[in-house]
Amino acid sequence: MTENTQRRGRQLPTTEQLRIWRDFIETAEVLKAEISTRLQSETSLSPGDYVVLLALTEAEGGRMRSSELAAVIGWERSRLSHHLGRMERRALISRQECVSDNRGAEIVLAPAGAEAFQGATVPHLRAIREIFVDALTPDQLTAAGELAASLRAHLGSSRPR
Amino acid sequence: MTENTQRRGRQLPTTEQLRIWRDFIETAEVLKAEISTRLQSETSLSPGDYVVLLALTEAEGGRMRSSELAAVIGWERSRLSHHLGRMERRALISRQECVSDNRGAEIVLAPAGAEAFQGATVPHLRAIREIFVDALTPDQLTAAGELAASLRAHLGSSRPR
DNA sequence: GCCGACTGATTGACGTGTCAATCATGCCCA
DNA sequence: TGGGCATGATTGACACGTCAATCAGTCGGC
Repeated sequence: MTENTQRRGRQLPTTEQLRIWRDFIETAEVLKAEISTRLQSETSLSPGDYVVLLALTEAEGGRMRSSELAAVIGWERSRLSHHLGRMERRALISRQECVSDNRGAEIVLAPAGAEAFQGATVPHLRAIREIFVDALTPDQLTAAGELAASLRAHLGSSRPR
Repeated sequence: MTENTQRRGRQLPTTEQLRIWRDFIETAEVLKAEISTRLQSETSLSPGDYVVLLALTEAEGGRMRSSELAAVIGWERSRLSHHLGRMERRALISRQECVSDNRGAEIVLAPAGAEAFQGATVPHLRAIREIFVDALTPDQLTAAGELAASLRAHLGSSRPR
């Protein structure tokens, strides 16, 4: 265990590194769950709903092609399709046929969706501040951003998409 | 909660803080998904399976009361129950009635489960090193641990369990 | 014009997670 | 001692995610 030098294929994580990994990933999960619970109870929107509604709100005319929406928010198309199905049932959005391409669907922000989004944005931002921003010093916040960037960069380089 | 906190509490996060939050939480999700995919493809175990099998492996006699198992790994009981149902179908574990308390169930590590766990531990650790430890400098790794601790502490104080 | 490949989007099957309800057993005490 | 509450565990309903299959419409080349 003390032979910490790099040998051929390199070594497995130490106990301490493993502990940090677990703390890190579990904390992120807890945060996500907490945001999700708060959002849900205060506004009846899930984080997924929020992301979709945000993109639609910022889109020209409150409407967007399904595949474009998927690209903007970085979701797989089938995931989006399932989610839109659930949102459509709740009348948050509606689907319309696309004139320029009969295969395509246009996703339209519905009145109920616009209203729910309006009501959700302040609670959402407040929750982020309370459970994330307020918990960290400015230095830690910066470090968090750099951490995320490093992890993404490394992931991208080792597993090219 | 001090009065100072309460006053500052009226402010919403800045754009930059929001960006960091999103980067942070999305990166954690991507990492989790990546670990999950690798583990699944190399060993046919999910992270959840791994956690359960780890706890059972370390338990006296490879068996544990269901509620104790839930406490050890920090899961809700219903979540565990659902998961054990799926694992039992795959013969990774089995359930036995508990002699000392007829309400209780004892979860027993099955041979297939022990074997799968053995085969999974090195790939699992390697994946953690590759996508997490190797991506960060020693300082960043330390910072990650402190970040997680701060976030947990803050969450615990504002939302006491 | 027509076939075959490509593309946009949906679907079904299934694993995973939460919440609330249920069920049986254990335990306390009036 | 028996009624009632606490406890251990499971279940059902539903939201969310991934993967593979499907389906319909577009487009290029012959």
